[in-house]
Amino acid sequence: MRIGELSTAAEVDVETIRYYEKIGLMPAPERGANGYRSYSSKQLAQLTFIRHCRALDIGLADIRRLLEFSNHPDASCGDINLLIDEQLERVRTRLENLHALERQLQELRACCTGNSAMHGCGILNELSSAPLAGDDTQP
Amino acid sequence: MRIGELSTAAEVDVETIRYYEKIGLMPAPERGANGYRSYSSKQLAQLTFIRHCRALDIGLADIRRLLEFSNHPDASCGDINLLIDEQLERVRTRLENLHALERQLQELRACCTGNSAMHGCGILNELSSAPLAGDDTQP
DNA sequence: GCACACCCTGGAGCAACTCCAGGGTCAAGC
DNA sequence: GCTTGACCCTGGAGTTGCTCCAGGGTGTGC
Repeated sequence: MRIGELSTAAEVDVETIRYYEKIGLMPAPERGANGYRSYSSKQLAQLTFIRHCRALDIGLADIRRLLEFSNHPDASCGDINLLIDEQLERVRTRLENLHALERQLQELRACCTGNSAMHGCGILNELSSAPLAGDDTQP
Repeated sequence: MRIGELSTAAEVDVETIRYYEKIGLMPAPERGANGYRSYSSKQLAQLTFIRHCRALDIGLADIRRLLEFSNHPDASCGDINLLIDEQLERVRTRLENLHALERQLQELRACCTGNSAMHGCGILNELSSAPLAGDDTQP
């Protein structure tokens, strides 16, 4: 399988596949006589695994760990649970921050009636002076 | 005011202030005889404005636009509303994606009972094979 | 006179790609 | 035989918004 076919099959961009190889997340594949990369179905499975992880916004470093885990099938899977739990925690923290952000933006949006000239714009005034209620987030 | 004082007053890191100057988001300040940057209270106000925008996760390019708007106080503020609305829309989209992500991670976490050896780990199996329900997000 | 906090510059590094220039390869169609 | 166009290759730069670092100068208190 050439890189374009792999790309289609795994739904991962060609450039991204080469990038994964460069950083060592995917092993370097065999090469044909013309220098083209040649992939096996095992590598397709691995790339699909990576895509599923990325869809869950798992970082490349953590994916690397997961791939190592799957090469030691006899170890306990407590570490995997931990990794997923940490990911879940990160996602929840971001959710909270984003909810706060949404509230603040709504509040800000309500400052402007929409037709005043800019020197009276409530939004600019608000951004210039006091922070909005609950402005203690790191989004 | 030297850069350290400005940093404390505006609650923005010294390195970040210099970065804002480098990319032209903050104007280059006056310099003392020793070459140290010297800031006015007007620049403190501007930096505070920028920090408030960043707390709302507004991008630097959009902040640049907002700063330009505030230099043309007689124009209509419809563009500002638009910018805030767009930001709100981005935040809401991200919220939706993150909610989907949370659901998927919870589902995934439930695949593992916590004590099986790794070759039977539901999480790895799940990540290897079919995508989880609703795996069509771009987080 | 010395320690230590503060300031300066220029450049590298982070995540996770994405894009580009400049070139090689291969199959189909004329 | 030749061209066209799709695909492949490499190495490097750009993206966003910082953050850190080396290697040096300045200022203040004891």
